[in-house]
Amino acid sequence: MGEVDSFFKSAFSVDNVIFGFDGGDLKVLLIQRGAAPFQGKWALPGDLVYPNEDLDAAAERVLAQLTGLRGVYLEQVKTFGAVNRHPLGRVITVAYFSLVKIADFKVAPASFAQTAQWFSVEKVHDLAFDHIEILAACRYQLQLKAKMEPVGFELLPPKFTLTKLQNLYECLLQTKLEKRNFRKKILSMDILQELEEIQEGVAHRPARYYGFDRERYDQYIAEGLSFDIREPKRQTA
Amino acid sequence: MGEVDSFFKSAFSVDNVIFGFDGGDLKVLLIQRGAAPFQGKWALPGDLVYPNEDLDAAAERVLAQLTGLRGVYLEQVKTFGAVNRHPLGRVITVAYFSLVKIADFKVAPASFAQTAQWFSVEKVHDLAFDHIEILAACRYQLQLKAKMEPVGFELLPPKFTLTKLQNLYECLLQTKLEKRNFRKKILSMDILQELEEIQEGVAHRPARYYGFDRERYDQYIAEGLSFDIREPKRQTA
DNA sequence: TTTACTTGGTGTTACTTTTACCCGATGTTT
DNA sequence: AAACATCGGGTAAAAGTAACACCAAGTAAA
Repeated sequence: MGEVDSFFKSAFSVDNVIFGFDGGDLKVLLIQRGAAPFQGKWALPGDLVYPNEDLDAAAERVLAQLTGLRGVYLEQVKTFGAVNRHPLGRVITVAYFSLVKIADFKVAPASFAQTAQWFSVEKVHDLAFDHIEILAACRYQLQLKAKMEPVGFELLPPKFTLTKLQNLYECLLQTKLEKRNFRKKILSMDILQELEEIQEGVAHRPARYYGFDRERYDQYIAEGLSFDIREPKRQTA
Repeated sequence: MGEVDSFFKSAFSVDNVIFGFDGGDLKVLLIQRGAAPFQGKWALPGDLVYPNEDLDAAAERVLAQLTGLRGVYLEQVKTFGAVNRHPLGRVITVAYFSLVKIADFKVAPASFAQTAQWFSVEKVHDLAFDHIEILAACRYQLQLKAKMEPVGFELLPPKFTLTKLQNLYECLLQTKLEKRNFRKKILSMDILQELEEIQEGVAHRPARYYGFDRERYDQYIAEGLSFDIREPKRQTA
């Protein structure tokens, strides 16, 4: 057995990059580590995978423990397995990202994380372990995905204005988009539902609210068309 | 220790989907298992990751053991970790795919695999473990990647005709492409080198050979342009 | 040597999509 | 009522994509 045993002296974990959008910036939810190693440092929420737990289930559990949310968008991204990435032993970690609506929950004050807090993704530069690398991979994957599938709506409240939607995509794609062209494109897909409600209490002409209509989207796809928002080839100078 | 120990009763492996192209079909290199479980069944080449071995290194090792090749295109795709995916214990596996030129090697006759053989990807329906699922994920990822980056050339010999290149992309994208438009598009990128050599011994007008020119490609990218071969929206009826 | 056969290789046109661009409308605040 | 701020829409020019047909160059067979 001895030989084989050494293969079983390793553990795996999941780390979950939880993205949110506050209307201006793309945010990521980080926790402050309460124990060694990297005590006091900010890190991605994550945990070891239980022996009888599927990977996806572990990622969902981490998310639920921190936010109380279930059934939100979750996607596996990449596995990080450098020999020395964890100081205490061989731990490979499977990175996931999830997309949540920031308003849907308050960060659990008394969970396994002493402190949890939203950070603007661009302002995060230093994290425990190799988490900065994990964050970058998930950020990139999100960007890819956002161009091809309507995952953006997972980050928005059920009712949003077209300007907010555009702001979101500008964050996700890291580029400016031209207002009229963006509206034309998104409306031409006919996957949004125009709501009766309009903005209130703003010091200017109030905007109409829209909602994402999953049924219409499915129909759009069934017609062989595809969701496709991309950065313009030539930017406006 | 007992509690923590149970987290270390697991192992990880890599599985490598090795793709090749024979001019007509997209192929995958499979091995026939010599030991239980799934003895005699065809499977993806893979192995447990050594305790002090990085994940990528393990994938490279598996490839080298089977083919003798080093330094070929290799990409991590996804990790499979269902609790019962391996009958002998908890083993999660990290799936990779690699792209090789079939002519570059003979399948090693005396490696850890008793038998190894190329199969047309479409004809593979039944594999050991969850390998069919892994194959599908890698196939899909390859298709995605082939549209956005010039990975196709990894599957072709250094000299190829435009028709062969088109055949390859038709396989990868699983669609027919229009000859003149395909040539126009690929040539307009100016990333191919037109060689002096032309076909010999064919019973028709001989075609010119081309080679992929990495330098020109880098320059193309540096200009802010991007490789982009995609399936047409409306197929020719 | 002529003819048939097979694949190689190219240019133009119609159409669709994308880009770039501006101003009146509608509300609030002072 | 005037100033302000965002909403929301159409059009023209440019680029890109799709569709299409024929001659060229070689071999093989009659």
